[in-house]
Amino acid sequence: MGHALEFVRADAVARYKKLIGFEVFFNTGTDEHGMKIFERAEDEGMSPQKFVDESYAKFRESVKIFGIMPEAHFIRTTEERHIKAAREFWQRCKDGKDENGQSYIYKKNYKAKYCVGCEEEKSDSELENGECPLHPGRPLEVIEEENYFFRYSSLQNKLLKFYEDNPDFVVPDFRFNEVKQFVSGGLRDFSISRLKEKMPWGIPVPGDPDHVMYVWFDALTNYISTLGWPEDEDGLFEKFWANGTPVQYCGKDNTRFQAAMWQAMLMAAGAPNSHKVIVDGFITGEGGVRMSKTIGNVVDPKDIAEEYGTDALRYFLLGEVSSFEDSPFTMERFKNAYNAKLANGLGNLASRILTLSEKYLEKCPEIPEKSIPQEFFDYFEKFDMQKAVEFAWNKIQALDKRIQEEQPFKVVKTDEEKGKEIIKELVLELYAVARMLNPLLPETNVKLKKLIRENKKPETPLFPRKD
RNA sequence: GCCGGUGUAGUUUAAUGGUAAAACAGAGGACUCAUAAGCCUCAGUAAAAGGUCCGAUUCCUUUCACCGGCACCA
Repeated sequence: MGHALEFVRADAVARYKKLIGFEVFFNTGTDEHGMKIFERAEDEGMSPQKFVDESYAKFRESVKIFGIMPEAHFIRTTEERHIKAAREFWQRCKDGKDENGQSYIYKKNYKAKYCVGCEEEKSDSELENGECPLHPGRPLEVIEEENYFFRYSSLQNKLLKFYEDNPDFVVPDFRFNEVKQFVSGGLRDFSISRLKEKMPWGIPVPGDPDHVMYVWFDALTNYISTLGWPEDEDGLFEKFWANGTPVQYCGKDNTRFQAAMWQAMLMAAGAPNSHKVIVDGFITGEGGVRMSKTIGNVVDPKDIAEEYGTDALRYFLLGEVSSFEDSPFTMERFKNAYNAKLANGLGNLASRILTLSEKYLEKCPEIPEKSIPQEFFDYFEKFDMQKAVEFAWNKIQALDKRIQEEQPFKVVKTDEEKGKEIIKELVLELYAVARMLNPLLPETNVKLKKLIRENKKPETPLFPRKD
């Protein structure tokens, strides 16, 4: 469900940008390297390549239900063009020099703590009082190996300056504060390679076949490898990254990687920084508890989309889920929102207006060029989908109220001209609502606009009530 | 442990140093164009204790509860 949230949110923003006339390059992808994938492939008894091929196929299939714009791009980190880009990126970081003339990538001895009991390396945060919590009393072995390191430390000031110059770089601001605090606290160089003999499933480090890249270093370059960097034969990188406003969407657990590490990497490689990073909260179960199979509070977005439709899923993720904080998703909440806002709200309003117009108007009235209020767009500029949805639904409510107060269904029987005039206005207002659905509920947007233009009431309800 | 944040109707959230708002859920009513939908009315709220102030939900302190960050797990 978390993935669904990010896809739908990012897609809504992309569609919004398109709607107001921007050219949009919408990218998403799959990170296909790393230890986890290697191990899971092994468990399932297949090659890593076959495993990721199958995962990718499943991923592409699952994405369909989110209503992502058809021209969206998908990059896989196992694609040749990505591997090439990641290696070139590495090379440029290595060639790049900080103010002391030191390369951003260097090799040094790396000491890892190894717990014989667990048979794995332990990070400091996993230890308690310097011991493995699972095997207290057993001393940790220190193993040394040579690794490549990224000179994160020398980019601290540059990053802070960048944040200062771009005060809205991370949305929402409290996430930005976390990042700033983290960077201000000092940056430590970190290892960006793994010994190939230990972790064979990764992109080889340029000029050193014994090492593969740390997955994050590889994965983050997808933002520009998808655009054809570095050759940039089609000029996409130039257009959408260098001269565009690249916006990245991520969950809150990804904040630091997108907003600090990736930005530092771009600086090291001498490439322009991202424009913005938008951080979503998590979707939780009832009461804010994490969704988990053991608790049994997991909801599969696929099931929702199959039963209620893609747009119903999108409605909930955009309108009922907090724009930046954690939010619960339960079937009960979903059904309530569906019936109240989609069936009784939007669907019913469309029915009542279109029934009137089909009956009393000869044809659809002339539709003006533009009819979406600026305020609606403003919410998108702030990436506040929830407010945008609320704005559209306030309009729906106002229209319901207006029908109740002006009673065109009665007026048209006593004063036909006047009644028709009201109905005409209602149809145009409904069209404005339909337009606002463009980035939010794309299927309904198309369906509703078509019905209005054809001056036809829906044959079946747009959103049938579900009890 | 350190740093930051949050605690408002049944639920999700809003505004505000001067009689607390919306949506959904609940109760009642009049209507009928509509998906027994919609509209109107009603009821209901500031974690706890102190302090500053003529006056605090809003500012400060403490307590309690919850959340986030504190890097090589991606």
